[in-house]
Amino acid sequence: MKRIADSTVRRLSAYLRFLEDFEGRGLSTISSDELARRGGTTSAQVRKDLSFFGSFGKRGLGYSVPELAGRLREILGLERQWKVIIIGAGKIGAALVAYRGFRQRGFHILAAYDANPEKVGKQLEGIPVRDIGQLERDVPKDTPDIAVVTVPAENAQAVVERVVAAGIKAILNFAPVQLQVPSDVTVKTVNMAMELEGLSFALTNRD
Amino acid sequence: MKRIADSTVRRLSAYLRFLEDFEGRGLSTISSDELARRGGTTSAQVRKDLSFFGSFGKRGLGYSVPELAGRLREILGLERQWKVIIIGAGKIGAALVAYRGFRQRGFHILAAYDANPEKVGKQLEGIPVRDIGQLERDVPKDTPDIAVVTVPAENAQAVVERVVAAGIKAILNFAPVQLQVPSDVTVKTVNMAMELEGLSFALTNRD
DNA sequence: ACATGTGAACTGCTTCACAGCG
DNA sequence: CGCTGTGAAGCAGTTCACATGT
Repeated sequence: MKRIADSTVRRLSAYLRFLEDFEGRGLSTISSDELARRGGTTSAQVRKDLSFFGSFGKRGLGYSVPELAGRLREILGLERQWKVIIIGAGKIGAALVAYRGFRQRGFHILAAYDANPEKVGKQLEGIPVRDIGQLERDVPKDTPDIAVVTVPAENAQAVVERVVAAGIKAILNFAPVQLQVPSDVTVKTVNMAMELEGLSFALTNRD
Repeated sequence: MKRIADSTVRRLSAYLRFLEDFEGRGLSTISSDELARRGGTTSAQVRKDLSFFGSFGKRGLGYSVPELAGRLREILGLERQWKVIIIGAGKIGAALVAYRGFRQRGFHILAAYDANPEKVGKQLEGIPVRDIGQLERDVPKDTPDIAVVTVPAENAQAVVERVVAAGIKAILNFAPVQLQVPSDVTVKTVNMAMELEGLSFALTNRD
């Protein structure tokens, strides 16, 4: 398949959210123009994004809301359940475990891992907190698909190397560092410090 | 000033982090090539990024680590303190208040706001939690520069409208929605659901 | 008549390659 | 000689505009 730009995938995500909203309100069709307005983009962009995957609309009419939503779920791989583990049971890890958005979209959290013996053996919103030492033993058994890394910056690279060695191919990283991984592993980084500095730059350099 | 791409600003942020690391280890000069390797980019990219703001290097030698770090702090607007308020004292808000990265970089959290009377009047890591009703009264007095929005998706747009009406020009949004704001307001959105769906897409469509 | 699907034009970011200078 | 700084070339993503199908 042709390589799809990151920005395209992000927009597909957004379109799906809007469609689910429309679906909830019982609307049955939608035009590229309405989707565009809602997503802060253009109708041509919406049509181009969708055209990479097929022709889902009816000319002169628009798109069937439930059909397009289904196709997007399929494209994004959201028809199946993904198994997730969280590495680091600190404040951010705890907030993520409680976050409803995960489960809603088919991301099932199996367990959290931490090095702190105070936390190990306890639960976080019904999710067990296990010793990080168990990681290598558990991964082949549980076969998680995605690891969410919420450990301090200085431990992040080491933890990621263990996660990768255990065979996990997708990582969501909350540590403010540039992670080195093999090319068959996908990393997405959420870096709050960087976003804040972007705001600082915008405030400083606005005319 | 010439318009600077978002991707450029993000890289400047990253360079600064690396420089601070080098500074801590007592190194005094660095080449664009080393910065590039560390940041997963190319030396030409590093030089081009910096060239938008001036000529900070010495030909044949490289860049002075402390000098370049200083220039980057200046460019990014990190020489001054920014005042931050957090809207929403839920799990994510609480995690952010505890996050050391904020204070380290000169972002000073003034207060958190919430609608829940159970939380109002309490403290979060020494930060007062105030009633959201006070927002309009407090902003002119405290003059916060940045609002961090961690309220549920369904309340986010309404809250942001109040924040904008109160005169705040920079917003860091954690709600998984597309916010509508006037063009003189900068919004950065951190959308975990979208990043996860990006991973789902990558896992589904890898060859 | 209306809205999609898409090649072509365009815009802007990245990479190249080399002149310039310490 | 080495590394920066920068026009020029290359490339990728966005926008345009219209043929196409209902």
